[in-house]
Amino acid sequence: MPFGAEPMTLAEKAYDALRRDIVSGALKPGAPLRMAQLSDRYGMGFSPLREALNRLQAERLVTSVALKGFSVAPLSMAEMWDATNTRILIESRALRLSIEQGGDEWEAGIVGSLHALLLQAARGTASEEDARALEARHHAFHHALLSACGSGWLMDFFQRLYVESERYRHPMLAPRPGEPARDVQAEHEALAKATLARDADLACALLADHYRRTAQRVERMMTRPGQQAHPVGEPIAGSVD
Amino acid sequence: MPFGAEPMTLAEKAYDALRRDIVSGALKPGAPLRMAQLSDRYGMGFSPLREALNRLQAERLVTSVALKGFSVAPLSMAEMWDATNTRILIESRALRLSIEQGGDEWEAGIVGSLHALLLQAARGTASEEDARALEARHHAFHHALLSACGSGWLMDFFQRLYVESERYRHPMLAPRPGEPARDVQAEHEALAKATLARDADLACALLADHYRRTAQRVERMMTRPGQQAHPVGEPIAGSVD
DNA sequence: GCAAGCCAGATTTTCGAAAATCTTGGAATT
DNA sequence: AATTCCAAGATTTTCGAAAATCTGGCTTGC
Repeated sequence: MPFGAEPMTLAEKAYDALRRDIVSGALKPGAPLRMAQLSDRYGMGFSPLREALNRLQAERLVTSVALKGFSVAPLSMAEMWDATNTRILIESRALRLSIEQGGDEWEAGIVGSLHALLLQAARGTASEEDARALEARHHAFHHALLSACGSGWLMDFFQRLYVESERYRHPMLAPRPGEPARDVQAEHEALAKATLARDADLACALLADHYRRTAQRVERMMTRPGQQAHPVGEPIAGSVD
Repeated sequence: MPFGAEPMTLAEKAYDALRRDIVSGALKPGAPLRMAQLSDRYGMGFSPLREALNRLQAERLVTSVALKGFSVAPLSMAEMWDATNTRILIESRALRLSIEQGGDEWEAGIVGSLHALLLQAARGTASEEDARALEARHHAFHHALLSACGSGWLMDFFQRLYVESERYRHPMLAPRPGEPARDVQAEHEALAKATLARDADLACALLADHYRRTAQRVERMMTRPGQQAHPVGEPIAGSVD
């Protein structure tokens, strides 16, 4: 058996697939999730699907009403700002703790994941697979920043809010003509630099700005109708976050 | 049909029952949860049980390994301090927001739930039912304090951490001879007073102390062996939190 | 005309058994 | 003596159908 090839139950596959489809918007916010339809789409019976849906419900990605079934959790601007502010609270604390406690391994993780992120951003996101890779590396970078905080709860909340923010970011991957260009990767570099310099105040300020800016951009995009549902074509290079 | 009598699926009943038994310690930390055994204990088939377990896994009350089943999540001192510190972070923010934004209804909720809590505490917890009532009112009071924060995410995290803290508090309900007496309800009164006076700094300081003191007490109890698993008899009045 | 009751079809929820996988203990091999 | 292999039993996981409940539209009675 190849090295890290743990077995994967159908319920886990269902969880991953549903999560991906909800976050990516393939399953639209508010849409009802009918068992027959899901069973069809993912090629499995009800049991693993229901297990996955229950997990996702606990993570607030789906809602459910007894005997009426599940739906994709809706999105709203109020919810987005709530998630953004809570995220800043959680991650600022985690970042400070990491800066206090992080060692060589932590620093190496930041440098390495930033490098990988920049490489993928420069490569562009012509294919769907590239876009997924960019998203994965973006997540890995932000995770690396906080990874030395030593708190399982903070990391858990970080993960939860990161996924939530992905739901709002995704429809924004399409570029907007009127928008001022934004060099997101420069923000990542500045954030990494301040963090490695152990300047907690600056790093937290940059982090908060980073997220607020994204939120503002999402808000502008959502309130002006006509473009929020991006065409499923070629997203544009480096526009994640 | 009586007013608020929504239907309740077996899966929801399973969730409630499992959660109660895990939090109360009836199912011991680390214990494996075998399907046959659970099916027996709660009188239902596998499907609703597995749904409940998946939900609880997302809430970190149970752990699972693919094809090896579920277990009750273990407890540890490190985890308890992590939960305590994270709780202070979350609830301080929520309390500040509530103090900023709360209106008459919020204040009334605090006064009312505090009154109910004090009544039950004075009544004592001779029966199991009284103990449950005290716990419920204690939760209601802390919930009321934060309820005007306007953030679903903060409230969600509050709930999650509250449940976690219950797991540590429960074995502590038995009184200890050597421990200095602690008037918990006085702390609740002081906290309510500072909050209603809109003194955010004082309220947050009292809140943090309240939790740290509980954590220290738990730690003393756990590290000295021989008394941590309380006999399932008569817990003593007013010792919650 | 209109509300209440009710049937048929759709949908969720639950069960019981089958399929897949793990675990244990002993036998065979080095 | 230690290791590997295998089979039997235990356990988890999944399926397919049955049971329970919801929904929408139609009839009935006032």
